[in-house]
Amino acid sequence: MTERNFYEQVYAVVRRIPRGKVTSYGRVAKMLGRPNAARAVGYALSALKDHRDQHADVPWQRVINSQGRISIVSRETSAQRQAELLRQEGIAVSDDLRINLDLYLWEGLHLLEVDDILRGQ
DNA sequence: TTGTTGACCCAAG
DNA sequence: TCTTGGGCCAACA
Repeated sequence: MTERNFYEQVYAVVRRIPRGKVTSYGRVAKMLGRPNAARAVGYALSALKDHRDQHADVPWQRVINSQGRISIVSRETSAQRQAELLRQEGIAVSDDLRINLDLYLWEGLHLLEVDDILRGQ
């Protein structure tokens, strides 16, 4: 399952995050079988904003860091906008951009399920 | 091939 | 809770 572009693998997993839930970059990386590729996941999502037309269905806002915070730093995509999107889904985001992972964390998929998804697309 | 750059993670202090 | 330092990975020049 490493034949497909890394970007596409990331997007495929992120698309499976249910509404009202969040997960972390590191968790997405683990689902792809690359436990230490968290930075690469962030890189993939940052590239997303440049191709918003093709991947408008990817809920990038549901991916935050492992501390349950939005530490995004970008002129095109502000942390405040991400917080706003999450609140629209019913997720409580505090003023300092914190999210209670005990309530909203999406445990994610197992490796086999991810494999099925990637193969099926 | 090498070096740099991120929307990161984690352990220490 | 916050800051540092080391580690990892993929894209790009």
